[in-house]
Amino acid sequence: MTTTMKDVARRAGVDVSTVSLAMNNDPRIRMETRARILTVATELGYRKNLLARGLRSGKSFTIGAVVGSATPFWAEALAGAQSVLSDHDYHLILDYAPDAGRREETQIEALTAKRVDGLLIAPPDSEALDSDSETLRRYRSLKEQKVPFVFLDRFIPGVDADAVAVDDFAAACQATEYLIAQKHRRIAYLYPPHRMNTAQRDRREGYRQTMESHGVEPLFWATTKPGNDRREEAWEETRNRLNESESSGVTAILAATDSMAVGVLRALHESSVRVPEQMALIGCGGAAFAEYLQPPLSAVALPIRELGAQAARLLLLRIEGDVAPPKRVLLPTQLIIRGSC
Amino acid sequence: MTTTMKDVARRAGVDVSTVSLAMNNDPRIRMETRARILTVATELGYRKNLLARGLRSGKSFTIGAVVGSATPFWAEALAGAQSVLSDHDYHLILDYAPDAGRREETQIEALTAKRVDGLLIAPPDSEALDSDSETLRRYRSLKEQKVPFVFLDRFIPGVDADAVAVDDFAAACQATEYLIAQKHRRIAYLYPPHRMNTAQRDRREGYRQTMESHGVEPLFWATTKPGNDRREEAWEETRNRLNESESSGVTAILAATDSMAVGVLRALHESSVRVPEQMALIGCGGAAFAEYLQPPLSAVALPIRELGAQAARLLLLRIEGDVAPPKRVLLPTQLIIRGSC
DNA sequence: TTGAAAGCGCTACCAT
DNA sequence: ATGGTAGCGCTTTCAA
Repeated sequence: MTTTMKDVARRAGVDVSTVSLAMNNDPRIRMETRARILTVATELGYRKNLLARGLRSGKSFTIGAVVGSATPFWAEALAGAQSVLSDHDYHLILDYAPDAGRREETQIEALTAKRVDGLLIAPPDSEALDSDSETLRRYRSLKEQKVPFVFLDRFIPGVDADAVAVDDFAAACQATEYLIAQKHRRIAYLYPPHRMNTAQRDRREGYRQTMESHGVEPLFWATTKPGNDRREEAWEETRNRLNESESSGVTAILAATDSMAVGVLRALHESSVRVPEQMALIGCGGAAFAEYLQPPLSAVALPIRELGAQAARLLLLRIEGDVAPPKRVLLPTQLIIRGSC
Repeated sequence: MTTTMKDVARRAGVDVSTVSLAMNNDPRIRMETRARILTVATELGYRKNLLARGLRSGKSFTIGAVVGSATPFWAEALAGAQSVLSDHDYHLILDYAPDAGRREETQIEALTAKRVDGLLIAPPDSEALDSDSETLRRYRSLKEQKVPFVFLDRFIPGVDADAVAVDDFAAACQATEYLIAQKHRRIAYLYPPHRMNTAQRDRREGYRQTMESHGVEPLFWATTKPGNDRREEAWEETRNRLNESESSGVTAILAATDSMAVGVLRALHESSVRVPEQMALIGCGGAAFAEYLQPPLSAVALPIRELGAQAARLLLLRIEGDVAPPKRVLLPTQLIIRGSC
């Protein structure tokens, strides 16, 4: 058996309620008494039971996080969230949600069963979230059950909830503006058309609007074949495009993600297209390795860590009872010019 | 108020104990009765309370994970663990443990207070873990409290516990053997000497022994200045080494990590040293982007996902009561030759 | 096959 | 300033 408050109480010659108060630093307990209780507790190796506390107080000090996969992106975002949460004595329960292999008792339900105090959710990438979809219904049900949650980096149009996202629209604008200012006209936008989320859509839209506002025609390079990863898709697509006559005259490529830019770089290198002389390139993301590519990759850096941190802060506010209407926070991005353009 | 078993019981005209049994698919309950209970439960929107169950049954179905930081490495390892755990209805509580900012009530203690059923632990990098260190004491205390735990990728020499690690020794051997077979003789090993863990030590040792067994003298390139990250350290160090007369004649570099290889590549490029013609290069890790570097980076691939998965399996066994003496599992690595050597 | 009752370890209310 | 006590929602004997 593990030691309980009862054991401590008996040994210290006080009541369990006194032990409880002492443990929580309640000012009503005399310093002297508390000291004695604390001593006894250490002697007995007492460890408080947060399950019991949670059951009794209706608060678990645990947050559930549901993200798609274990990418560096999410790792960093969750690290940002965790650093904020741990400052407030909350823990993070992780739940990767690969689209395939969905179980009967779904992940969110399992998390709420553990009585998490709130959820951080990155909705799955999907264009086809019809209004009666399973996913949608689940988010709505969360709202009804009054479980606080915040969308991470993307959101579901039909669900009115807090969301923290990188300003993807502005990110694409910044990059496009820069390329145009550099006198580029034929600027291609390389992106993955399948399973697009709001983030990807915003980027594409930022590119499109910026191009059009300058009277330049957008040039969309949507990847055609899904590959093993974004790098591979971008690599293949770029190779194909370089051989098309339609692509002649393209002097700059804006890639929807850092990973894609890496694939582009490889294709360009293999075709002996010099960067930046013959082709300028900008990525999106701000991955640390970008600086170390050949040439160093220019990119729009996204404040990923801050994304998680802000979402956590917003969630904590909700948990503390904030009832303001749902917020949608957009985090500013930063264009970092390196050797690739 | 949330709906409880009591509510369901009343509405279904049965006792709570019956509801409990029905919910857990106990064969003693008649199919018909269970069906009715389940219907009522859905009607009422009943959600089981895992805190209560945990308190009562002494099992939380939650595993704590303590790792150093949010690197892609750990993200992938934890994804591997999570996929195994979720198959067994366990959840993972995440806890990054940056060496700095250690709190009074330390992370492991907080996790055990939540009554996790076990722990996955990546001990901090440190050569100076004297036998009476705080960390060491904590692991010993875990053993005493009979909290099952498994070390991830590294371990503490003084603590006899389960550990799953990549075979770092063999990894370095493979790479070194290959370079020697390619007729390289002056092969430098670039590594970070500070805060070394068992993984890093094993790699260095694998390199050393392989070199010596072939009668070739090891050439250690320990980084001198700590930089912002491994890439930067490696970059700087390589630059300096290339200018030293002592380094003349070096024809191959084995980098302790993929990140370091990236830094090396940059330094070589800037010094116009051609890879692999003038300098061969191999990294350690198997990061996905390695293939996309210029030239594509040869590397020893480490089964990181499997690392997490195996650790999770081992931990589950312990939780189920396995009392065999502590195991130390080593996962095989694979040398992948690409353009850099 | 189902019901009754005890209790997991804690908090919070009401006494004293 | 401290003690007594009633649950939080569930599982788990033991009875019926």
